[in-house]
Parts: sequence; C-alpha cells; structure tokens
Amino acid sequence: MSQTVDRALSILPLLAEGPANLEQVAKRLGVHKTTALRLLRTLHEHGMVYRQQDQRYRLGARLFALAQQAVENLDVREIAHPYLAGLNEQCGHTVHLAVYEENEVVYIDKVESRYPVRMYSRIGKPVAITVAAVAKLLLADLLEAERRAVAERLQYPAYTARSTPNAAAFLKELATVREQGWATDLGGHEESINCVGAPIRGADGRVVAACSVSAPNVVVSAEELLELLPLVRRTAEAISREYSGSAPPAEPDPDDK
Amino acid sequence: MSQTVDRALSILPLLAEGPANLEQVAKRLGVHKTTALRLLRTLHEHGMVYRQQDQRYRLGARLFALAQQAVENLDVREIAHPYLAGLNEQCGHTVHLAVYEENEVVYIDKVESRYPVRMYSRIGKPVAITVAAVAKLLLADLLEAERRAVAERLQYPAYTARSTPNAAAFLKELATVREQGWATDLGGHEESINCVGAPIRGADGRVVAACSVSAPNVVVSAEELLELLPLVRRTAEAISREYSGSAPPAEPDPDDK
DNA sequence: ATGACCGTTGCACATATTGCAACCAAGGAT
DNA sequence: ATCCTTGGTTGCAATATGTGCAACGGTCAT
Repeated sequence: MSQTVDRALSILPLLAEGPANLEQVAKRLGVHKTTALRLLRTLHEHGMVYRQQDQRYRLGARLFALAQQAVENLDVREIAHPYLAGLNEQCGHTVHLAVYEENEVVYIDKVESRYPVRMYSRIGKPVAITVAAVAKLLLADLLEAERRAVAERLQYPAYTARSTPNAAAFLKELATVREQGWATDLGGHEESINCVGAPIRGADGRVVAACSVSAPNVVVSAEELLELLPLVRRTAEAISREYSGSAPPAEPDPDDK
Repeated sequence: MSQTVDRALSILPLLAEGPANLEQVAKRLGVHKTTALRLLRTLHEHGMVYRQQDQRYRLGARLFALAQQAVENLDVREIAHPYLAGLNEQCGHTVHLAVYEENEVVYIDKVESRYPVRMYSRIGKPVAITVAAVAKLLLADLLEAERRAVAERLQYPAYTARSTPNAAAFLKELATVREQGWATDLGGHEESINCVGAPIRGADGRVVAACSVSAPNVVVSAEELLELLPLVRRTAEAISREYSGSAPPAEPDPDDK
C-alpha cells in the first residue's frame, strides 16, 4: 500500500470531526508539518478539503459531488426504483433499499408516502445493523466464516427490549432469515416501528441488496404488516429477475423519468 | 504537490463515471498497471473504493459517510436550520440554503412543505450558478478581481429565455444584487419557477451563505413572491445576527431536536 | 487442451517524498 | 513600540518510497 496516499486519506476522517489547522493535522498524523502541508495542498487541489478564512481546513464540496455520483451509479438502485415505487403505491408505507459493503449496511434508496428521496438522509450514518430487517438479509448471505467474524465484531446496542442482544442471538436469527428467505424487525430499533424485508439476488443467487417495508404500530399492527410479506417478496423477486438479466424490464413505468 | 496522492485522487472522479477495471484505470491515469493497483488498494483500505464481484472498482461507502459528516459540520447550516424551518412555516414554499466554495455553489440545506431534507438530493450536481438567486448573492460578495475572474470562466447555458446570457450581463446583475442586498431568479432556470433570496453575513460583514424561497408560477406569481422579500430578508438577518454572535440564539424552537 | 486476457507478485532503480532548519507573518504580552 | 510566541511556508539533501519491468498464475472462451 502507498504510504503517501494512506496518510492523505487518513486526513479526511480526521477533518470530518471538525475543522483543524496544519499543526493539528500534522500531529495527529504523526508527520512533520511540511509533509502535512503538501498532503493538504494536494487534497485541496482536488477539492476534497477546503481552507476557511481562519486558515483551518475542513472537508470540501467535491465530496458531495462524488457521493452523489456514486449513489447515482449504483445500478441495482436504478433497476429497483420503479419496483419500489410500485410497492409503495400498493401498500402506502415507507420502502427502503439497502446494500452491504465491507462491514457496513447503507440505505441507497427510499420511497416515502409522497416523496422519493434519492440521496437518503441517513446515508453514511451507522445503520442499526444488528436489528434492521435489510441488514439481517444482507448479512445472512455472507459466507459462514465472514458472517461469524462480522457478528463477533459488532456492538449490540439495546435500542429496545427486543433488540438483538448478542452475537449468538444474531447468528441464530441470521440462520432463520437465511432459511426462510425473508426477515423482520419487530420493534427492535424503535419500539413502535416494524419492518418486513426480502432479499434481491444477482444471477449467481447471491444477495446483492435488500428491500423492506416499514410502518409504525399505530398504523398497522405487526400481524397486518406481515400480511404484506408475499407482496414484498414478489417485488424483491421481480427486481432480482430484472437485475440478473433473466427477465425483460417489466412494463414501462409512467412516472419513471 | 504530491504526485502519488494526486494520482490516487484522480481515480475517484474517474470511478464516479461508473465502475472500471484495473487496466482501464491504469490507462486513463497514464500509469503502469502495478501503480494503479497499489493506489486502488490503498483507496480500498480506506473504503473510498469498493471492489465488486466482477473485480471492477467503484466508489465506496466511506464517501457517503464523509459527505454526510462534512455537511453536518457546517455550523452555518446548524444555526440557520430552525430559521429556515420557520420561514417555510410562514410562507409554505421550498426554502434553500447554499454556500460558495471555490467556483462552486452547493446547497447545504433545504426545507420543503413537509420534509426537511438534510442531505439535499441535488448536492454535488452543478448548481445553476449563473442564474440561481443564492449563487448571485454569494458571487456578488466576492472581491472585484475574483468576481470578474469567476464570471469570465463560467459557461452561460441558456436554460430559458431569461437565463443570464453572458459574463457582462452576469457582472451587471451581480452589481445590482450587491447594491440592493437581495436577489431573484425569475424563470432563469426553469421557466415556471421563481426565487427570491437574501444573504447571510458573518461578523465581518462578508457573505457566508445565502437563503432563498422558491415557488412555481402556478402557485404564486412573481409579484406575489416578491412580497415575501421582507420576510426573507428579515430571516437572513436574524441568522446573520446569531451566526456572528451578536444576538442570542432566538427563542427556542420547539420542533428543533 | 490451448491461447488470450487480466490481475498479481518480486525486484532493482531512481524518483518523489520526507524532515530538517531557516525564514516569515501575525498577534499578544511586556 | 519591541520582543517573543505561535503557526505557516520554502529550499535542500538524504533516503525511504513509489515506479515500471518482467515473469507468474488464474479464468474464460475458443
């Protein structure tokens, strides 16, 4: 690995905590001021960091551009979107799409009652990986070894009384999810919110994404929500078929630009 | 500047266009495969790129995290938000907040009829810098020399018949904006959308951000929208006062978490 | 099976990076 | 006003670091 690049990239999360001046950066990197200066200059040239009036550095606007383009180029998302919109149309509840990537689960799309939010507002924030239905689906498909490793490594915050308490319970839940091909989150993250989700598979059968429907208790009970399961699964399967190329892109969706 | 880091960072926008394999990256960078490999590995270690099953690289999830944190750390945004929400409350239209940063204008907050969208969906996309009200406000405050330089450098796309046609017209418009202390965009970007905006200033009087109210023709005419101007300006001034520390944080806002 | 195509590894060379020391500029304290 | 501290910037020599080459190895298609 490249030491120089490694150091330069280490600056970014450091600045993410808040603005810092040259000396602070140098100290935290464990390098000479000169070195930090050159790295920061290079980052600056690429718009990754910005220098404010007080000479301190903070993250730059280019990051937005990249993040934006990155999310737009996720082809699962593009394929899935009309289906998710349809699902939302039929059940009226919030629909999520998420992917797994190296120890993180991120939402990459969301359709709410009225507004499709392309850049999900919680993107990047830690998803409740130990309880979310989509997280269970994505992790359940990992190889045995990796799944265990990830499960051991995780923290298990007790969001509610029904949150997954520890690695053992989580692995057991994942086994169930893997077995049945769908997952739920019944009040595991927020006491009053329930979700049901299903996996989206690529041509090789591996899970590439997961979608879910969420609704608060006060609107529909957990039992009623579970009645949506067939619909959710059918939607996920339809997306899977198109994604893996084994199906025509469905009937054109009028409100898809 | 650091050559290695420079090359590594050049990979990111390249991948933003879509997934690419090692050879393509190497070719477009103009370096040997080996070199590209090491750079990509380093980027990968930092989560900036992700390697999909087909071995091609694409942008990684860490970028989302960084972009998210970057926007959260903008203190203008934090201070302004409750005011913007209040403004939206009173007029019912979409409210935007934007900042200028090295030739780019980016939205950093948005409040819509019902949903506050923290991570604006268009963040990163080229803002219509030559016509948007907020852009005019931000550019109008640049130093004479820089303003001219930027104006000359820009492209002037004719979004509509009322778009700013060229640098001369733009500079003239900026002078007016600077003079009057507020700005409009009357159908300059989208034929049917009008905006009015006002500047937010720091303790030194320099413009640090700009906010605007947008509404379609069909809901309110341009004339009616202009009647909101005093409200918009008052809001911007209130934000300015708090931001520059010369005012107490206003009355506590109940729906601000 | 054979060949083409890509990604990967080890290595020798030299280039790009590093830390030092000295130089500035700004701001506070004396 | 002057000194002193703090923090950023520049030039330079030493060498650690990154580079390209060439050879290897896996995968897929013919």
